[in-house]
This record gives sequence, structure tokens and C-alpha cells, in this order.
Amino acid sequence: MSIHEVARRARVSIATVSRTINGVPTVTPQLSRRVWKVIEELGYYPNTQARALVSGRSRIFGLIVSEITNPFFPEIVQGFEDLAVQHNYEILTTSTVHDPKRMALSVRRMIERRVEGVAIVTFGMEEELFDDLKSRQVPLVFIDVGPSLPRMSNIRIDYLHGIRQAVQHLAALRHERIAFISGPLALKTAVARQRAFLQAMEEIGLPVESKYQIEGNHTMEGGIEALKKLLTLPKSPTGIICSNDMTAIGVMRQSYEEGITIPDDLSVIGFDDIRLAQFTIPPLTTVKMSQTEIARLAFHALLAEVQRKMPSLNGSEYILRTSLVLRDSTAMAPKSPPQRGRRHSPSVRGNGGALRE
Amino acid sequence: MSIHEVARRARVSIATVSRTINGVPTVTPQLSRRVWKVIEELGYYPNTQARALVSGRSRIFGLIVSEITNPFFPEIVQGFEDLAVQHNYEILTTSTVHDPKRMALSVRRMIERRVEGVAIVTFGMEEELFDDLKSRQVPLVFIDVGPSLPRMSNIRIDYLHGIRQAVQHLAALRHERIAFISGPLALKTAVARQRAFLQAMEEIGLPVESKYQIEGNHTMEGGIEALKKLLTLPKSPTGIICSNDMTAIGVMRQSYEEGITIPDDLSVIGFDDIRLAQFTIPPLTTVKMSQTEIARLAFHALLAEVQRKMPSLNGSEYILRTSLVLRDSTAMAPKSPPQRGRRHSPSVRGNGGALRE
DNA sequence: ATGAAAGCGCTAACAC
DNA sequence: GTGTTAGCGCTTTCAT
Repeated sequence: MSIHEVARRARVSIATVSRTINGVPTVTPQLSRRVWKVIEELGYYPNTQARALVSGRSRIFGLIVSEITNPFFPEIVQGFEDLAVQHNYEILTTSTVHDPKRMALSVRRMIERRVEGVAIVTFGMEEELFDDLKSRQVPLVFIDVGPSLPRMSNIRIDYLHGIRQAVQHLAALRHERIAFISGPLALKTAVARQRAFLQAMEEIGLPVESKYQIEGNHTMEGGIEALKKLLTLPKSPTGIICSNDMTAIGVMRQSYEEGITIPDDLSVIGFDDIRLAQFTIPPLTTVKMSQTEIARLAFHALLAEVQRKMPSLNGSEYILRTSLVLRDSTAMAPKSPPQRGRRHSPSVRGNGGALRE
Repeated sequence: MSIHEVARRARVSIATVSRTINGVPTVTPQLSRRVWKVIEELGYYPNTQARALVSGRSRIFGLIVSEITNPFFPEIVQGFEDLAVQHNYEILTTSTVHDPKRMALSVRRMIERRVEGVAIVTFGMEEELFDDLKSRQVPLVFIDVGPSLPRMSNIRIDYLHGIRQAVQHLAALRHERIAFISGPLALKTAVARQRAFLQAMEEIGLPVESKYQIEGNHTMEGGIEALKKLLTLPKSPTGIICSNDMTAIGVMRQSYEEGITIPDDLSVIGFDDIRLAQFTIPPLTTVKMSQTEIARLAFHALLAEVQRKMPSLNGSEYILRTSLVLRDSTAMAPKSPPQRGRRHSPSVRGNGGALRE
């Protein structure tokens, strides 16, 4: 069943059907009604491929994420889809599972489907993988790591704002030995977070010993290993800031194994504020980097670029603020540092009078 | 840049280019090489829309999930995508967020993009929403709730197998007061799980008082509320089986609030075995319903249906086994039932000698 | 084995 | 205001 069938039954030309569907105002209301009636009766839905082919616009955006099974991403995917629905776009989501081959394949799939733009929301990436996209002038939006070129937008993350709040929160709770578990330092974003931490510490004159800086890998397992390392130290930290929430969850998980009570023995702060962070035991204090907002910025960046006739020379830049969300994984620094094997009876928790969400 | 450009540069007809790309064996190796060379040089990727238009095959499968942000689904999405990549298909994933309007819109979007098949992996659904798909003979695969009709496959879940193991596990640990927190009883799947529970209890002669059957809603919040209710009972249960893992996580969350230690005071079993279940504190004993396997079965059901010339009269049926995965949220029944506000020091845990994963 | 040409379902320019 | 027609980029007959 095609536009011809509709035209035939409504006794008009296919052009009129096309005009009716696309709301071209010249169509007589009477004809329009007749056409719509047939469309309803037939349950006719236009063929998007044909439309795309002739119009040169696929109405598809690509969305590349590191791995959809990482709880950080589904919120972004959902946010992106919500906007797509609103704007009559389709989303082609691909999950690279950290495999450059898969990433390259993603790019290829996107080009073959003639997407109008691609949002790249991955932790790490090899820039040259996107050369094919660039050479085709496909609008791209990156999180935090992209170059400033025409047709490319960047969402820069203001890590310092949130991480400074995290550091100062711990400091206000009398923590002096504060550790930072970073992501893989091969990733720009991981380095940026670490740098923000160091700067925030320096601002308030707290020294950071290198033994308190552990390189993690943004996974729960990484958090587990990192905590184990920290606990071997003669003076283990009383507060830990993690480069992402999964790491923090790993730290909490291992604390449980070690008989360390959070937040009484140890304060833990995450980063990202994934939904899960509300559901940990105890609920996780963390630096929020709104996934919905990322989706919104990314989508609108692409939309703007698609609608723009002349691309600006350096692309566009957007800024995303981060900020601390207080929950229950932080408390006053304990008198004695946490040790393996002890079990505390729960003491009164405090967070220095800071506001809870 | 189109097939014409390739043809021009390789000094062949567009038909030969097409044949080369599609591996039609009649093409002379020499010509084939020449064509491929140009394709590489140009970085030519065929236009999928044009291909789909002329061939009538979009090479897209639809995947409708309830909500991508529910941790149960991303694994399915990933599994589905992995298979799609292998088979050169694209996935159009839509998340209905439990909104019938969104669901209807999903169906519409799928039809407009001319998907070759749709996997419907949602908790609840209104059948008539798929009428448009059915009338177009689009192959459909349902989880657990679909009708037996041509072009429609069903993956039936063997709930009883896993839930029986769960019940017997608790019984072996001397639990006698076992509660069941179901999903919304408006959902077939929720009823099926509850029925499996009741049958398993009856098999071993354990009575189920109605006050131990709580209707939840498959969310963490539901688990929290359910536990609160159970704790108001004069004799609260010593073991709880939940209709899904999120509910179980809610129960554990609330136990923490109430000062009830798991598994010492209370044993908790979930259902689904989402990845998160490994990461709760303590790790959750749960009935596994493999998401990867669901994805695999669903994808192959669609693939089989697409390749089948004559649809079978009643569609196809597949069975998915469930089975118990032992972790640390279950232990011997306590002497006294759990009460609010008590805190136990951790006692030795046991699980009746059952095998851990 | 290769090329010419028809046509997939639609939009948009151009007639009337 | 409406119809006619030329493609969009490709696959697939049908000739040769």
C-alpha cells in the first residue's frame, strides 16, 4: 500500500496526497479531508525510506555510547529518545562496548543509514575513527573531548564546580586524609576530574599525598581494588572521592566485606549521580552530572547544526555544571582511621549541617 | 557520492558496481578488484534507504522495551544489538516508559521505518496496540504473553523451575513463614510468577497466609512499602521472595533503615538476576532469567520468521528456563522473627550447604 | 559477464 | 489549487 493507493481511492493525484500529509497549505480543505479519510481507513503510513531518499533528510540521529549496560548511559538514551520523539526524529543507538572495531562499525552503520548527526557519548575514543563522519560534514557533538571545528559541537563539563563542593564538604566534616580514586588516566575526562580534585584541595590548603591517589577504571571492581590498596596504608584515608559512582559503589561494597561502616568509619563521595546512587546502602553522596541535561544539550546541538545553513567556524560550545548532592555516605571524620575487620555499632550520623536533597 | 560516481571512476556500469558490492559471483575478478579499489578510495558506503526501497527489505528490527532506564532492559538491548551487528541488521529501540501513547507511537515509528520484525519486551501491554503490525504481517516476538498466531513467536518463561528452587532453598534453611511480594497483578507475568510461588509452596506442604502475599509494583519503592507492611504483622516473615530484583533491592534498602540485618534476621530472594544483583549489599540470591538468552531467542525468532516463506499457523514457541543463583542474602531462619529497630552483630552465615555460583 | 533500463515510494519543480 | 513528471540511489530483470 503506497501513496498511489491513497491517491487512487481519494481520486486525487499523488502530489495532493503528499501535500496533504506534509501540511502544505495550498490544499483545499475539502480535498484534504477526503485524503485524510482514506489515509485513516487504509491505515496508511508513509514510507520513511522513500521520503529520506528523495528529500535527502533521513530524520535519524546517531547516538554512540560506551556501553548501554553501564547505568550511566540509559538515562541519556532515554532523554535523547524523548527529544527525538518530540522532534520527529529516530535514534540509531549503538553501544561500542569499548571496542574500537565496534566503534568503527558504528560509524559505518551511521553513514550507511545517512544519519543527520551523531552524538558521541563515550568515555574514551580514537578521534580518527570519526574521520569518515567529518569528511561527510555530518554534525557531531562530543562530551568534553571534541575538537573545535565546523559542524562539531562540544559539551564541556565544569568538573571543578562540583568536585570543589565535594572536597569542601569533606573538609567541613573535619576530614584531612582525603583520597581520590580516578578513572583510567589514559582518558582525558578522567584526568580532568583528577585535576579538578587536586585544584580544589590546593585551594583550601589540604595536601594530597600521592599514595592517596589511586588510578581506578570506572568500574565497581576498580573501586574494590582501590579500597583494598588504600587500606594497606599505615594511615588510611577517612574520606574518599571517586571519579564515578560505580567506583564508589565498589568502595562501599568492599567496605562491607572489610567490616568498615559507611559513613561512620569512612566517608565516600561518588561522581555522576546515576539513579542507582539513591539506592545504595547508604544512599550515596555524589557529584551530579545530569544525564538528562547531557541528552538535552547534545540533542539540541545537533538540531541546531542541522538547521544551520552556514556552519560556524569553530562549532559550538555548551557548558554543563556539576554540583554536589548530599545523601548519607558522608559524615564527620572518625577519630581513628578505618581498619579492616572492625565492626561499629551505628553511631549518630552527621553531615555538618549541610542541606540534604 | 553515489553508485554512479563509483561506476564512472571504475569505468563500469552501476549494475556491475551493485553486483560487486553484493558479491554476485558472475563479476569478473578483474572488474571486481577495480570496483573495490574505487570504493575504498572514495570511502563509498551504499545508501541503505535506497537499498531498502528497492529491495523491500529494511534490515531493521524493532525492539520495544518498557523503559531502558530499568536495569533489566539494557542487557537485552545490548544482546540484541550484538546479534544485529553479526547479522547486518539495525535495531530501532524504543522505550515506552509505560505510556500506551508512547507504545502506539513506537508501533507507528516502526511501521514508518518498515522494520522487518519487532521484539516486544514489555511488562504490560494492550494487545490491540499491535494490530497495525499484525495486519501488515510484520513478524512479532513476545515474551510470555503473546497469542499463538502466524508470524508471531513467543518466548515462554518457565517460572516454576526457578521459583521452586527458591522456595525449597528457603525451606531447607528452616524458613516457615515465607512471604511473596508480587508485581502488579494486572500483569499476566506477575500473576504467573505468583502462581508459581503458590504451587511451589503447596508442593512442599507449606501454607501461605494471604497476609504474606503483598502486591508490589516491580519497583524499589514497592519493595520498601511491602516490607513496611510485612513488619506490621504480629509474626513477620523470616524469608521473602520478590517478583523481581528491584523489589528485592527495595526490601534490602528498607531493612537497612529498619535496622534489620540481611541475611541474619531476614532472608531475601529476588527474581531476574539483573547485573546489579551481584553488587548489592549483601549480594542478592535470586532467580535468574537470562537477559542475554531472552535477546538471543527473540532475535533468532524474528530472523527465522523473516526467512520463512510460509508462516506456520500458530507461530513458534520457545522456552526459557529460570534457575536459582545463590549469593549472600539468604541464611538459616532466625530463632525470633525480625523486628524493627534491632541491630544484630553479624552472625555466621549459612545457606544450607547449597552451592554458590 | 556486462550494460541498459525499469521502478521501489516519495518530494518538489514545473505546468496549467 | 492541482496534476504531471523528473528524479533520489539503488537492485533486478532483460538483452546482448
